[in-house]
Amino acid sequence: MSGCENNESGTADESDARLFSCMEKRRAFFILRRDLMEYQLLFAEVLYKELKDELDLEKIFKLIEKPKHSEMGDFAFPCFELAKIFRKAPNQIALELAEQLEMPPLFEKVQAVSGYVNVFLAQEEVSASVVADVIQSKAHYGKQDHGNGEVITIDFSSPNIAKPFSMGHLRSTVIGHSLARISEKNGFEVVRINHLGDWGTQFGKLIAAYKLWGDEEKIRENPIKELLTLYVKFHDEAEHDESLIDEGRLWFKRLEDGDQEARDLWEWFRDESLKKFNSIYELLGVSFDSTQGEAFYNDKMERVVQLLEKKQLLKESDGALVVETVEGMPPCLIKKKDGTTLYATRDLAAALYRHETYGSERSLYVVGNEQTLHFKQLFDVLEKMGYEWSRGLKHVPFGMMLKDGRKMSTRKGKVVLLEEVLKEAVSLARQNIADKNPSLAEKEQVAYQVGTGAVIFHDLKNHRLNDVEFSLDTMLKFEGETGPYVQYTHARASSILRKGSYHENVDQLSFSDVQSWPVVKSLMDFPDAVKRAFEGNDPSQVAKYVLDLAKTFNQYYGNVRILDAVEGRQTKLSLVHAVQVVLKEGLHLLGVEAPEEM
RNA sequence: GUCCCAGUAGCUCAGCUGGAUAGAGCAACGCCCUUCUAAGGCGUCGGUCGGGAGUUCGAAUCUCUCCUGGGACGCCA
Repeated sequence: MSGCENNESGTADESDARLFSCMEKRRAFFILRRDLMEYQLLFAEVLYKELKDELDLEKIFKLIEKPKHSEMGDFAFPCFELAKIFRKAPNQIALELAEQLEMPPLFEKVQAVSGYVNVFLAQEEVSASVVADVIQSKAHYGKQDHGNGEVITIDFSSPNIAKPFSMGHLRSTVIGHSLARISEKNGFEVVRINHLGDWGTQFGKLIAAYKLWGDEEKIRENPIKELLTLYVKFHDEAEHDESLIDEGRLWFKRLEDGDQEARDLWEWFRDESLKKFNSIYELLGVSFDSTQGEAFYNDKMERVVQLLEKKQLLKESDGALVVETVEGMPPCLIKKKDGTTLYATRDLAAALYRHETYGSERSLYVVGNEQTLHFKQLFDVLEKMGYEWSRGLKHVPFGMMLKDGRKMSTRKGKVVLLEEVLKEAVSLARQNIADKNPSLAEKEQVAYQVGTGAVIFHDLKNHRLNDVEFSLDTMLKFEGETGPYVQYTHARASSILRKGSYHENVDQLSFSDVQSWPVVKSLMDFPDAVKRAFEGNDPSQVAKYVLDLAKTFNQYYGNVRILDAVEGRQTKLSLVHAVQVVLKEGLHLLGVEAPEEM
């Protein structure tokens, strides 16, 4: 729309610069879409007129900040840096600037306060414009075009087959799913990849364990649970019988060589696991474009090994094949001494395959923090192989789910099952509905939406790198800064629109009340939250945003009788509608549903 | 031992590309449902921003150092 698309990838700084030049061009149209950044640019321009000898426009733009308190206005320009240049006191400079500035039409007040030039937007006009924009754009409000349709692959969830879907996997699943939606909102085309952990020595171990102690009947009845029992037993026994480990390696060797018995068992374990996983994905509303796991690359690894050889990167070390990485980092293991492959080998093959198949210049790997070294090595090897596109690969790490302050371990059987937690959450939501809204129509559906919403939101609201101590009580809180709180706010807004027999009409909006301004300001902030979330690969930006909007709206709701309004009822309902639209879209970006009643 | 991440209110966290009195939620206590869904709103209480030094007009934010917790460190993934 603005004719300033740009498909270069780059750092946040470059992207800031792009956004900036994009907005500069858009200025010619005056304002087509109104978000906070564009008003900030207008303010920067009038400052630039006065300061062009001292500072450039971009510098001014970056210096402008949001005042901490709303009484101080909508934007503030600090004059402390100018003090050196003008050799004057900051508040003197601020006073003079405030005097000289010629403010554009949508700004109505300038004030110099203790070294800052504070400006106030014309609330009535800006409010009408923003609300109209939201209502006309609907779910597209906040859409960014800087992705320009570029393909980005996102590797997430990636559970290990034959193991239960634990709370640990929830993190990757939920973060990845949200990042996928956020990326789309930023104009990218997303390929969602579930890189199943369906290959590796662990399956040799599992097959070995099955051959020793397995009971086919029992496994058919309760596959995942029985397989886990076998896996745990294997590790217990291996503590005092090291030959078991060799036995496991041997079975993996057979598996990788195509041994029929190993293959059949492996396939059986895999199928059973997938059935279970799919039911969980359905519950969470998560889907994938590809579920090709590690095994898929089994026949694509020899090529990688040959490429490495051709580029003379392979070295032998204690009988294994490795690639030396940058100094200070341990080498990357490509093949074990028994000739079988490793995690890194498969990831290399996968990276090549994805780039060739999807034409992606960017890829995200949503994988736990503890694998940081692995990804550093992986990316380094690809760079050494001479692939330019390796610069577009990015590990998106996240903190661990802890139990009693420690990492949960599958091997020791200390896991919390996601399924149990979701079941618990849904039943609590059901209970709440029975207590608070027994006449609700779609009770069961809403209980699912609220229960899963609570669990998902709880995971996303804090920065992904924080470790989270598992606590059912905290996760199932429905009050305060929670998913259900936001959903509740959305339901309230929806309810008002129903009762007020609202009809969409943005022609005659007239905002004369002071209470609506904070709500409008929050609405204007959404596009920037979308952008921040993408740049930092950080869904919590959206979660925090949505909480802020919900809170601001609830304050409005508490102070203003919307349905009783004699004057400006249509305007108030339009504001409610705009809030409803943005809350729903914000929740959508997090993978959380927004029921209209609850 | 080396490298990485973290340490902000009793608890969980925002704020971190330096800026105006450090903000929320939970917990505790007190108000507000004959009025649009009380899964809500309002108020009170609560902080040596891990310690120390440095850079700066200005530091929770940047640098150094120390302390504490966690993670990673070749044949697991």
